[in-house]
Amino acid sequence: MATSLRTPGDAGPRPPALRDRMRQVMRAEVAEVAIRLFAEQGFDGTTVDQIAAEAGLSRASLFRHFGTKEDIVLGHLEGYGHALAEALAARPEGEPPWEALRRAFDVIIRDEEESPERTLKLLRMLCETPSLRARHWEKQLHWQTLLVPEVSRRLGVDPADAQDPRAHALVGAALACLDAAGAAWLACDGATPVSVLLDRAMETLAA
Amino acid sequence: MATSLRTPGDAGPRPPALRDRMRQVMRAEVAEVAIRLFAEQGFDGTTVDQIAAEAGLSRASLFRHFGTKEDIVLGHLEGYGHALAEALAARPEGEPPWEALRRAFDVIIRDEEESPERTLKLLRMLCETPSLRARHWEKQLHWQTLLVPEVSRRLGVDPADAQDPRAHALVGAALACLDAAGAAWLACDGATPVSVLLDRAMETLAA
DNA sequence: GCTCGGCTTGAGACTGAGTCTCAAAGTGGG
DNA sequence: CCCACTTTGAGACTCAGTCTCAAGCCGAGC
Repeated sequence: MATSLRTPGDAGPRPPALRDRMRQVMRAEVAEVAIRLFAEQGFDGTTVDQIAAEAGLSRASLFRHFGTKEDIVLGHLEGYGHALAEALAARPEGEPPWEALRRAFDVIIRDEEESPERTLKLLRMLCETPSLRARHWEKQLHWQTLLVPEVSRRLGVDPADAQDPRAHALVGAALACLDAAGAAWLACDGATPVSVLLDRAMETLAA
Repeated sequence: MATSLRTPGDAGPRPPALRDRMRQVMRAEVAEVAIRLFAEQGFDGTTVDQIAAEAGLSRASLFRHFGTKEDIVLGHLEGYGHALAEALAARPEGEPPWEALRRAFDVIIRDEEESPERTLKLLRMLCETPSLRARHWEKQLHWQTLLVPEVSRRLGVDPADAQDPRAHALVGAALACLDAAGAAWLACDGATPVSVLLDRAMETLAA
């Protein structure tokens, strides 16, 4: 048995992806229920218990899978952080950071444009619900921390020098442009592509 | 009596500034107590009841004066919105928006630098407390809505054209720079003046 | 000095989010 | 079939924030 021996805390290594797939499916299903309820009664007008009941799981389980009520809707944003960081790192070495950031954002834009209806609806809810806005911003702040190191590197800043505000400023400004583009996209009901609006926003700040 | 007659909802006109002054004083006093408790036990480790008890008022009254727990600490940021908008509007007509925004920020910097110790302590708490960060961001979003119209005007954008992302992008980016400068200022423990850090941050994005 | 009307306060009930504990399932491997 | 290990549901609990109501304060007019 020595070959299968493992430390006590070591979880079984073999429910590999199946569990995760299950998890993904159920998350998607719950999110769909929640979005429907939110659309019908508003975000604040819907209780977590209601979502749990409607989705057929217990309140406790719901909070186990989505840490907060907001994350039921915003959970899918979690992964964008690493996706962005990878996309940024993959840009050619000589490219100016601002341009590289613009191109990295294509990852998100492409993904969100796959179901514009859903994105538009979500964005609308986001605008009129303070707690959702706040949580959304929290996620973007996380993206920021993931993007800053690479931008620092490209700027030739000592990565340990937290006193240099430039990398933070660049990433924060770029994310502000992304938000502005999103707002404009919402304002025109998706008529103008986000990519165009984002170009327009980021050109205004061209370094 | 006709001369003193007024509509039913019209409050007596004559406790003019005294009430307000009282209010200001008590807000400051409560805030001081709260900040002390937060410093001792952390923001999340301190309950609103505790603050109320320590400050000598009821929980209900506390919520009457500060809408939320966060606002006990961040209440003073409320007024900056209008101050910023005024400062921006007062900048010379021909000045580029980015430069005008930079100069408008001097209002905040001057104000905050009057008690660097307090600001530094507050900023530190802000960094390590998600709910505070979120609320702070909410305030900045409000500033943004107050600044965008003037920037739109200076850009020659139709103010009703919500589809043009440029004004939003500029203001958002400027605020991002302000945040970056604040973070850097915190990182160097206030050694380098905020104004210098903000210059550095905003120059990086010079339009 | 008394009273009337409006405003502020405190007390306490109530809602809803989020955490924690515990016992009862389900599941996979030997 | 049994033995960990993990997931689940139930329910109690904390705390922020809202609401209601009764009591207190204060200035104005009599």
